[in-house]
Amino acid sequence: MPELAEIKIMSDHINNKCSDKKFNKIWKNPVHKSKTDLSDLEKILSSKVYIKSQSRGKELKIDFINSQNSVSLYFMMGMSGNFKMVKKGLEEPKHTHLKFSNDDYDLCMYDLRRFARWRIGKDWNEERGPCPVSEFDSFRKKVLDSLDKKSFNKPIYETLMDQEYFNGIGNYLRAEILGRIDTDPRLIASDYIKNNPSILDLCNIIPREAYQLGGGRLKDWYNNEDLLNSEKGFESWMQFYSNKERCFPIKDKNDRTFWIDKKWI
DNA sequence: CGTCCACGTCTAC
DNA sequence: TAGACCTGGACGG
Repeated sequence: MPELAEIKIMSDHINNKCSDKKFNKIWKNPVHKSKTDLSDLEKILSSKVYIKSQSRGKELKIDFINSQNSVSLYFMMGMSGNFKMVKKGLEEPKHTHLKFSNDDYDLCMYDLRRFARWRIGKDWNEERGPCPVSEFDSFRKKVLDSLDKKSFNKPIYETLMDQEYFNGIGNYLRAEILGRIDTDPRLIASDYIKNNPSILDLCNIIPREAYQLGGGRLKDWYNNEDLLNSEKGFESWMQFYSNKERCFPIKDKNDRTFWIDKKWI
């Protein structure tokens, strides 16, 4: 999916486009099988509401706020989910599944593969750990306090995908983080982290770099903020993921491809 | 045509 | 720990 950097860019996009607008309508595409009850949202949208967004790892939140109260929607964006603000009359994205609207604009949530999910709630998903970018200190503490847990008794390239500890790290970020450390990523995670404590800093630095470059432009996702020169920047920045010259594709326990540096094979 | 692959979770044997 | 959930692009015969 969009990983930490891309989720943060989506959240920026929502804030940048919506800060001066109010919304009063929601539409859900009936082709989507989501069972989420949106009646609380429909209720607050009977008045005009402000929209504010925030991200935490791979979770994205939108607050709908009027003078009395607020309702929060929490999203997981799946493999291909994204947001785009569209002026009425212009073409909306293909595979739009949710729209928040007023007379002039539609904020569209579109998602080719329909893996994105949403829920109404009061807080971030407690199964997911602190954000390595926006909550670095508590992210770091939680990992260091958990090195004797089961998840850290397997190869680090597996552990890095565990969202209870590495919220926001996904398949390209793990390759870019581990590729930049000169240790075999098949080493058991607790040992790996003890030998290479800088990996925790890289869990902050690497997503931030990706964010500053405008995020990954792999298959199904691209940023809607039209960031300058971002395409070339990201492509030369990404050195390991999907790089057949330098890396060899192996499958992890979840059958996802991990791109391991050939020097370890 | 067919098979494989994709930035991710979920849930059911 | 396999599938399930989805669409569509790449590539092979």
